[in-house]
Amino acid sequence: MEHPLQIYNTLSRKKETFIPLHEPFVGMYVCGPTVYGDAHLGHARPAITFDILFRYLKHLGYKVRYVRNITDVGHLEHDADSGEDKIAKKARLEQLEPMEVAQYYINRYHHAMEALNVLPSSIEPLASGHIIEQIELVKRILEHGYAYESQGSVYFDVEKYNKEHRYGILSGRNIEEMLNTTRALDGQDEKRNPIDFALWKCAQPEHIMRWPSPWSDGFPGWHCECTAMGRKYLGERFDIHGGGMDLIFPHHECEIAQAVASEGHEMVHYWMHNNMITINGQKMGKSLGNFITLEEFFAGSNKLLTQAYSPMTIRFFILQAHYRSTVDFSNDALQAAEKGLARLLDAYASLEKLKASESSSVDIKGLRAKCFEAMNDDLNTPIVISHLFDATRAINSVKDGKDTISEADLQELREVFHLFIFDLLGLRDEARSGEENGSIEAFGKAMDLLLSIRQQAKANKDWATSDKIRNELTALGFTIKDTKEGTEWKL
RNA sequence: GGUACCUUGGAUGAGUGGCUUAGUCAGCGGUCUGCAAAACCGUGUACGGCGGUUCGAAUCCGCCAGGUACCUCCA
Repeated sequence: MEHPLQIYNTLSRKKETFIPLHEPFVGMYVCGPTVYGDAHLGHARPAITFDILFRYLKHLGYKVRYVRNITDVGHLEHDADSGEDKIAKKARLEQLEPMEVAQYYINRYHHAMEALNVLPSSIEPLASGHIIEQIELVKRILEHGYAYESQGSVYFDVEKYNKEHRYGILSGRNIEEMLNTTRALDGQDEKRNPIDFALWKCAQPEHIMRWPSPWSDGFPGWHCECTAMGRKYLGERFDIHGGGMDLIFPHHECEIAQAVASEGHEMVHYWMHNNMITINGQKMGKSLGNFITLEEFFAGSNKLLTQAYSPMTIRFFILQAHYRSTVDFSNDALQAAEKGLARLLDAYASLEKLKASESSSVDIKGLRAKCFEAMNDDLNTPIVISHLFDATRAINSVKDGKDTISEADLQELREVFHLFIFDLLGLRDEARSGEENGSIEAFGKAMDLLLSIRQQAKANKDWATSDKIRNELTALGFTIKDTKEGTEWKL
């Protein structure tokens, strides 16, 4: 399976040729959402980024197992809080079962991901369903002497680990600096060192999400789940681990330490991180008041939005930037994406109607290769899209009768457009989908009837009637275009 | 304060030593059209500042300025 796919490895800070450990199998693990709130624009970025990778690896012929977890326990509000984790806290506020809260947001997350045409992962494990595996992980680390028990909790001994291995290898930090910059927090007295992190936390009496363990009734530390579940489903060594850049430290750094401390070696071959989405140059955060959920985007129901944006506009907008660049949200940028996407999809739709000629006056050779080249260059989707736009100009030119295209070239364009737009970039034509539906077919015929009446009026130079039909249809949300071959319409 | 990264034309966003004025959106001029819309053609010559390396730098190095993220719940 020869191909030159290059991916940027955060660990080495450069692009590397992707070579799977056990060809043709590929294992990839991506940190999924913490389900204590609605999915927002920030969740869309990693989901779409790694959806592209998942689709592309499968297209290259690999058998991919894609694991994306759901964090429903373990993320602490504070380093040493009262023993209450996020989900439990929310549950108390809303007087619900913690698992009910988690399930509610899991369902909503799935709904948003489906709208964005993000494929389901192969396995979607819940942290709460893998407490036993996490306890086993903690036991191994204790056995190897890289952790210690303190008042029912277990902490990772970072200083000891750092003597034999390098803690900070992923994030580029060193332990001395961290010692000076780590904040003094409550409950530090349980730890030998402020930079030690929790592997198991003893639950306070009021903490309702708790499990028995050899050390106490409690819950696992917030980095354990990914190490335990990654190992369980992908093995002791696997290919790709992904997530947002904000997870590099401490989350992924700690995962590496846990893996090495428990098994003696790193688990992950390629670390991949997507960049953040900013709003007016600022990161999106609940505390900053610039927080927009995906549902609000789809409905246009947020003060910062001047209109609703379809899921595919969001997806296209994200794909127009490289995944390792920050992307700045604005209404202008999203409107530009909306128009650009419509232009691309219109071009694809017109490929169906285009008539072939003896020969081509347009040059579409190399389009397929150029698109693959861009994908192979660390998933450079903006370049793929720019190549598709180049072809769009050629298509429109043929449509205008200014250029010609051969049957073979036409077929090639159809294939390449379909492959990249729908299969690999995962876009959907929302405006045109469902045309097979019976009622929509009848609706289309009614439109044709209306337009033929207008056509007759035009033939009689009855502009008043023809403009009236067009204006009223426009008011209803239709776009009417007169072309040489007749009138086109679109909702 | 420490660490990592970024700074490209009106907006967005690729490019990483010369051979792209990438692409999209917006603007302007034109073609087409009964008028529109769409489309097509043409068009603005950008690379934070200063210095260095080089025959040559937006692209490499240094300094400065500005910004972002992480170090604390967050993709």
